[in-house]
Amino acid sequence: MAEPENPELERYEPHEVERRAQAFWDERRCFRAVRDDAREKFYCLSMFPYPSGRLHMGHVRNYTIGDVISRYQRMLGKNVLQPMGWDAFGLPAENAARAGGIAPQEWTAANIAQMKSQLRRLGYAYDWEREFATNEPRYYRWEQWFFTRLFEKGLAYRRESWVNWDPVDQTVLANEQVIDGLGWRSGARVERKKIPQWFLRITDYADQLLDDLGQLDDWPERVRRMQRNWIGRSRGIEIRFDLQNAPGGTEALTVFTTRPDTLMGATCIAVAAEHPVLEGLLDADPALAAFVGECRRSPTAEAEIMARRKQGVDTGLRAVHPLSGDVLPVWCANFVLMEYGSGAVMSVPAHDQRDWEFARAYGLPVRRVIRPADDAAADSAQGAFTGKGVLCNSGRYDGMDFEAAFEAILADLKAAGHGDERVHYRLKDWGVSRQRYWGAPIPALYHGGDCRMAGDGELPVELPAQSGSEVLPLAQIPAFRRAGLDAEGREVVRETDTFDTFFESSWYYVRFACAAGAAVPDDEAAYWLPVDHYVGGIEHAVLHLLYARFFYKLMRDFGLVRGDEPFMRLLTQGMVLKDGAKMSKSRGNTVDPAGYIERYGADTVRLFMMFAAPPEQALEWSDSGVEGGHRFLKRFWRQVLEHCRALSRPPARARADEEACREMRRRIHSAIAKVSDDYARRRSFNTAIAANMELSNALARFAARAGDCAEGRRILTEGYETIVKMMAPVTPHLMHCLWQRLGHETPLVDCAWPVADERWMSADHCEIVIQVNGKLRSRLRLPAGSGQAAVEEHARADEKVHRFVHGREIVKIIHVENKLVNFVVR
RNA sequence: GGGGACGUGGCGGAAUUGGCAGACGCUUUGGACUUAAAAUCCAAUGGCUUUUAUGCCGUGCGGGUUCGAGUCCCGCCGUCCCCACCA
Repeated sequence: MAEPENPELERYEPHEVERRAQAFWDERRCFRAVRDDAREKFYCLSMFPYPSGRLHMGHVRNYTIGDVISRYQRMLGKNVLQPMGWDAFGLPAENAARAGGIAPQEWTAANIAQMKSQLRRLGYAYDWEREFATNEPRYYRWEQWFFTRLFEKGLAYRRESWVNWDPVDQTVLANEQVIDGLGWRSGARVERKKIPQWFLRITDYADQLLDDLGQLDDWPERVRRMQRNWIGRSRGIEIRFDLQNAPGGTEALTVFTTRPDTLMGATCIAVAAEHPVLEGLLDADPALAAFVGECRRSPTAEAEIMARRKQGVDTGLRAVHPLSGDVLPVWCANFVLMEYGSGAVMSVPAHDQRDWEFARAYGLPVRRVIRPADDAAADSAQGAFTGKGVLCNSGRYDGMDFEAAFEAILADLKAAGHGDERVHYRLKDWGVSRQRYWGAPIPALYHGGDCRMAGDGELPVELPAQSGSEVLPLAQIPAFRRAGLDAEGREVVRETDTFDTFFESSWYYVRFACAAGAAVPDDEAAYWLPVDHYVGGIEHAVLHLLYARFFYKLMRDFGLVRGDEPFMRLLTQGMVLKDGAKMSKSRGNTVDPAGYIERYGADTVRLFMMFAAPPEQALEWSDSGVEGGHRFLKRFWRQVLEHCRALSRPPARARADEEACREMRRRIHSAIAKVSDDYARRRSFNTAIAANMELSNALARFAARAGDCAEGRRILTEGYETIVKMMAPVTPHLMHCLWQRLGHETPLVDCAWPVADERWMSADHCEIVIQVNGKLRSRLRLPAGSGQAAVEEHARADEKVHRFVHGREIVKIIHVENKLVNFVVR
């Protein structure tokens, strides 16, 4: 075909480019991960989404970061696994069902289809053959099986527990779902209720979860600290106070304290409203009963609690101080938590601010037993002195510091049989029961009063289908609940609670790593695990990441996986903001990715996401920033195509500008070194992209000035190919296409990452900064490696330097090779 | 109340081990091309100053260490995040 007379360069059409690249990858199943023991593996995982309906910008950012890392690691020659699936159980499906008359199954399936097509449009290098949704019985079957094994070992158990109960919705509410004492959906007054619930014994693993944080060097310090605080390990003493006038069988109250040094200042014992010692007293004491009732109605763990006044009622009980023999009153107080320690505390008003406020409100005595070590005045009338100091008014313990008093009092309590050392955790056992339909059924059955786990042959216990807006909890579906009669003629009923959805997300990364159809974690999982790089939101810093670590240790102890930790490296990406605030429906400041993908293509959206901010920082959405990214891609497309076309003409110059060529080569190889470091070590994708932009600008200038000779063209080809490879993880479609235009048969995804050649990186001349008293006065261009003497000589000869140095005494000269020289003058 | 992070032009951000502050991009202004516009390309873009200069000032504020500080130390101010009656 004849060349057009005035051949216009082909335009950059992102949709066409992206369609072709994706078809190419799909046809060759490029991203299917196949176990290969001969190759180093790399398992890169992004937190799988809840299928809410549409992809939002937070997803796009999360998954682009994961994809960039995956594609980069693949170019390093690793065998990469990057899977994707759906965290499909959860409340929104039930809400949507009630509101829209569509069954949770159908709603979820439709959302998955929609979001999957959006993910595919973005060109992520996922192994879709490993996809699953957690609501599929083939998925939750294994977690039900594992739960039965945990039960056998006593790691899963059932007990009565206090919950926030919504009497209208007939369900348990999480603390966050209680707003001003009312249910977030029903608006009904929330009650404290004690009901049987299933728990996992995560507290057995508290020490390991804490200690193994030390293995996680590649986790953000912030996340490790949050987990440490959440586990909240504290060492103290459990002290037994005998009761003088004990009702029923209760003879003593146990309190936990981390400050036994203040024991001689205890003037009262305070117990929580839920404390069992009160049970025998309520009938006879209407005032106490009323107070306890009031406390139980007001839910805990709201910020308002702090502002609440310290209140209490004297129970009439009297306790004996184990060391002094003093008789102390026992009060029921609204600030004592049943969930922590033993639900009872010793009250030391002089040295605990809460106790101080409480004592002040009720005129209880304040007894000072600690004075500040530096003898600063501490006024008990103004507030408690809560620091550590020296004991006083404490008999034989007077003069001791915290450490000495701790040990002495511990020894005395032990000798008297009234106390022992004890470690307490803020972390509580994980309650996994939810009175919800849309979750994985807990595989327990009850024969009369006896509980047993479903046998392996009875698994999975499948969630029964429900149609339309009729979404009942399992307890209200007799066909599910009633499981017939057993051999002894007892009625068998199923457990009707479902698992907390954190249960599914605690092990999904193991399922992704298993061979298709594997019953339990297998050899293939052993090959891929642990996850090498995990990417997700900071909002999961505690719960999900703690539960997943716990689950992995459980699986390890059952011989199902190897190693202590599931995620070797963690990256927590920042939020996507619009107008300085987090994008949210309620604020009405959301930006739908679909429109931008439609307008500019997936590569532009990916590029902007990675360029606008470092991955861990918040990212401010900016339409003109997106435009800027798109401009760069258009310019680069044209640059490469123009270069390709130029190659078909004879070079305009016969001789190369050697210095310009050498400098261009140096820039190319320095850029390779920088970008490689940015991807691998620093995870600083924004600066990696900036370096590529800089290089492309330099290549454009070089092409115009010195590039049109044989050597220059070789350098330009090398430069463009380098950028194509280094930008491939970020904008894979465009780079795939340009790589073909540059005449390559091997697809770009199978290319090796470029390697910086040291020989080209060293410049033969350096610009040396000349300072006088630390101020920049001049610059000199000198051969690299010039010694101090030579640099000094040239610097002194410099007219501007001379002006500032002349007539002054040079006290000192600082020389940093190839960088600067500083004359210190007086 | 406790713990943590951050604070750099008009904006997003860069400066990696204490060594040229403001890379890269956006914005804005001027110019080229065009009948015109868009697109594209070129140039300028921290502040001050009738010394327009490789001049002075400048990384939230005040001190300090150093030949040299955005970077390290001390004390404030501000913003954001996490936990929150945890005994």
